[in-house]
Amino acid sequence: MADINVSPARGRSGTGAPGSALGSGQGAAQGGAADGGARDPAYDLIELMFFAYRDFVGDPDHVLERYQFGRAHHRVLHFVYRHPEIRVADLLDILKITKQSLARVLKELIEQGFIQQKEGQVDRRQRLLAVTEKGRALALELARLQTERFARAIAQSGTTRDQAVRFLYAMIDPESREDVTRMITQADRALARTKER
Amino acid sequence: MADINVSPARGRSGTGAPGSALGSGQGAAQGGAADGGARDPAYDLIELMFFAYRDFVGDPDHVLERYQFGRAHHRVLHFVYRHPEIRVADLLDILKITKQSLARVLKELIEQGFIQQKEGQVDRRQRLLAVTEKGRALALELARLQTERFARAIAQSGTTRDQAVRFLYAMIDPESREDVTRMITQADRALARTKER
DNA sequence: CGAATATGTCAACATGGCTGACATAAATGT
DNA sequence: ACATTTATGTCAGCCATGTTGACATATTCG
Repeated sequence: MADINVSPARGRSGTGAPGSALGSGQGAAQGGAADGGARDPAYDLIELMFFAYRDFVGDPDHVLERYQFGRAHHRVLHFVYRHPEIRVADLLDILKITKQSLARVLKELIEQGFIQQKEGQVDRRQRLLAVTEKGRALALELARLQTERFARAIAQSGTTRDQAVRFLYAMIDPESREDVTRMITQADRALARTKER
Repeated sequence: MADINVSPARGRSGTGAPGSALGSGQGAAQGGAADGGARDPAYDLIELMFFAYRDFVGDPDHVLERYQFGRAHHRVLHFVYRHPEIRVADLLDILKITKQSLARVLKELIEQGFIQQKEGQVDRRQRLLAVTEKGRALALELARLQTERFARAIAQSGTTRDQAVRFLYAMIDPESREDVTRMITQADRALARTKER
């Protein structure tokens, strides 16, 4: 990022004391909830979120380059891994994209042997999606990278895992929270079932 | 998102007790740092981050539609607002995009009167960028939306603002942290200077 | 004065969204 | 049994936003 400053007064501070220069306030009216809804913009949080997310998806991005895959492929692979035998319609519902968009990346993931399709047993119109062993390996590799990042962040920031979960959960639109929770716990169960076989 | 389940056993739980069903573990080896680097993937955190960010940028997205602007415009507007009189080269450095990409959105922001350019005083090759009053208003509106989300999330999750800052900070690549910190504090100062005039 | 720098611009291309239209097979309802 | 609905796929084209490469202009600097 170099330095945005025009002036030469660039001070190398410490090598990264966690949260070092980011003190908890850029002025006055902040913590109190008694202001009339006109609180100061939280630029630090906004920008930290921006950069945190950039790096969070950056790890996988680098790995995916090896296969000429992009983020779209990552999302598909991830959710198919998490929901073995998922129907196309349900995957679309999670990703909130059109089937035409999905088709493009899905095609490549299937051609390169990361995902496979099988006909539904009960409803033969359905094409149930699941990862192959190769797909599982890649999905796991990517998840591990992101997990490591979370582990480091939690340890270094002195928060608990639980707090991180609750904070991120509370960042989600209230209307979606239930759906997200249900989706996560359900996937956990489905995945556990897959393992124990 | 409807429901991914094929089976009909969909249980409406509570209306959203914060973190309700998201207990702190999907099995065994988790909290301890004593495992050999092969900890279980933190799918809950990964997916929560995904949805949290989606909604975090969703708020601005909706507002920006009014002007036929996208996220690219938002980023440019935001960072120009935060760094009055920024040079084009420095803006490119923050955004990490090419000047051709920047040119497109910048052109529209200037045409519609959200950003203005002026020739550098010391170096007349430079075109210093700054928001207009109209641009300031929009940037503030968007920042407020995101600030509200953070405020709610912090309050509802029972974390402190400081913990949120430290957590997000620790999610950033160590090599970038210093740069980000410097950028944020510097922008805070520059913005404060603008105000006090 | 010549080289380096700051910026802009033209052209072409990639990725990953989108809409609309239409095809096919299987399930479902009357 | 047949008509309708559902699940999925596919063709064609558009849009937003990123990329590379090449080149033009003005200004500063050694």
